[in-house]
Amino acid sequence: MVTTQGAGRPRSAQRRRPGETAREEILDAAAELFTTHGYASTSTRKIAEAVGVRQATIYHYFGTKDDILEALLSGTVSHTLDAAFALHATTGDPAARLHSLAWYDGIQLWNSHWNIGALYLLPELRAERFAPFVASRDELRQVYRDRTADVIALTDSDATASPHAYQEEDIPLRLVETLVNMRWDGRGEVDEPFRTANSILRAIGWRGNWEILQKESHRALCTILDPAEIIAKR
Amino acid sequence: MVTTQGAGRPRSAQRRRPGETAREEILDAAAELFTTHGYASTSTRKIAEAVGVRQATIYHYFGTKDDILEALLSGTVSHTLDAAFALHATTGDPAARLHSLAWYDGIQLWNSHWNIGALYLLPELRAERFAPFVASRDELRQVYRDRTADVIALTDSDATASPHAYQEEDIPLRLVETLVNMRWDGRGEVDEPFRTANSILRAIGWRGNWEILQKESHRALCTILDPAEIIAKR
DNA sequence: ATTATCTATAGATCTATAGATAATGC
DNA sequence: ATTATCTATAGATCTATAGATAATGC
Repeated sequence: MVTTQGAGRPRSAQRRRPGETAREEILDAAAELFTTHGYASTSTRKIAEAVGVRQATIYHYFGTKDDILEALLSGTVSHTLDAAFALHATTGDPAARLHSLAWYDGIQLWNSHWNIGALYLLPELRAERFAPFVASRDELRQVYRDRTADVIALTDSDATASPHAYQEEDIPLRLVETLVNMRWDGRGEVDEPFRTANSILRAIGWRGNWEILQKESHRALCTILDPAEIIAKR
Repeated sequence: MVTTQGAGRPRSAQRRRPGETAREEILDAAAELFTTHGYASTSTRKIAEAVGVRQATIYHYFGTKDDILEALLSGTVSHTLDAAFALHATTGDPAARLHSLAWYDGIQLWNSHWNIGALYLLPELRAERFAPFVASRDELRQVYRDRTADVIALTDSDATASPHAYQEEDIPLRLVETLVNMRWDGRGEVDEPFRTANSILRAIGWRGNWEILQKESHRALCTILDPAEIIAKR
């Protein structure tokens, strides 16, 4: 009666959410509520209110509440994994490869509409049904380790070598992950993903020409991302 | 009837939790359930079952469920803050000061009975009542920044200086925080806090004698910690 | 008398299902 | 006929309170 678009009974309230379809509206509302009030504390009723439909309508699109969480998480990481392999092909310099991977990954975490990354530590993810998601995070971790090892192999041969090289391979992803924490408490700049990518290279002991590195990384990033999304290129 | 100790009606079930007092038993059970099943998903009934008392008994010790969470969190950070200042006095070398701070902090996160640090991103902490806790985390962050700046001031004067020094001040605490993530998915070694402290010094560009640094940091740590707690020193 | 526990329950949720209704599209 | 929504509700929680009970300790 109020809003009419396509088949089906009209909604009793106005559309108020971004999203082409009702499903997308629900996902956006759920993402906001899950990240700001918590997963378990968010009832299907509250999600429905945020969308502007009745509570039962949610179940037309998702079988259970867990299905909503799963839809939110899946895609996130698998998307990043695809990008990781795409980026790998666009530059030959190992340092630029790692830089662009961290930059891209960081942009996803930093600029997504809601801070989805804060859901990665949810105890609910221990359930069997989220195993595929956890597995793809493990896969991404291995990609980071491989890319980092490539850089260290070229760097650590000089005099500054310390006995810790093998454990440094975890540092890059660990630093990227902390973007979630920074965003949680409102710290950081608009170009924080770029800064973090730089910090990562520096942290693993890379020493080289920053200008060349950043130019090459930026070029790689542009091939898979709309340049407008690369908020601050600096 | 089953268990008798001190005044009050006896419990209907055996004691089954670590903790001298009923209050401590409740806190331990709550910590386990909050970290493994989530805060909102854990009912007061489940906490009571884990302790071996009836649900209403919980309310003899805590006014609300939030009070339990608050008791769990407060102390955590304020404790670390006290230690930070104590450590500061025990060594004069800035690098060793930062190293021992990160090491100590890491040990708390890594070896606490339950992974309490995973509760730091809980949306519930946005509520007014947890503001003091969030504030002391901000304070700790500033301590890290100060200690890091001291080290960088001595290090970055050499030829390897990059234009990013000012933003490197956040790196140490960011890396310490990721111990929570590593513990969440079961990665890392028993001496992970020590390794992380080393990685931190390396990440901010410190170059010096590792043996002297670690010896001095260890000495400082022993003054405020039972040496047995420093699980793996090397 | 004081304490720590217990039993019982009110009132407010919450998830998921059943089935009605009001549109469109064939 | 199909679709997207609606209304209504069963059944299972969950938090917090009231008040009884079984110990100890003065």
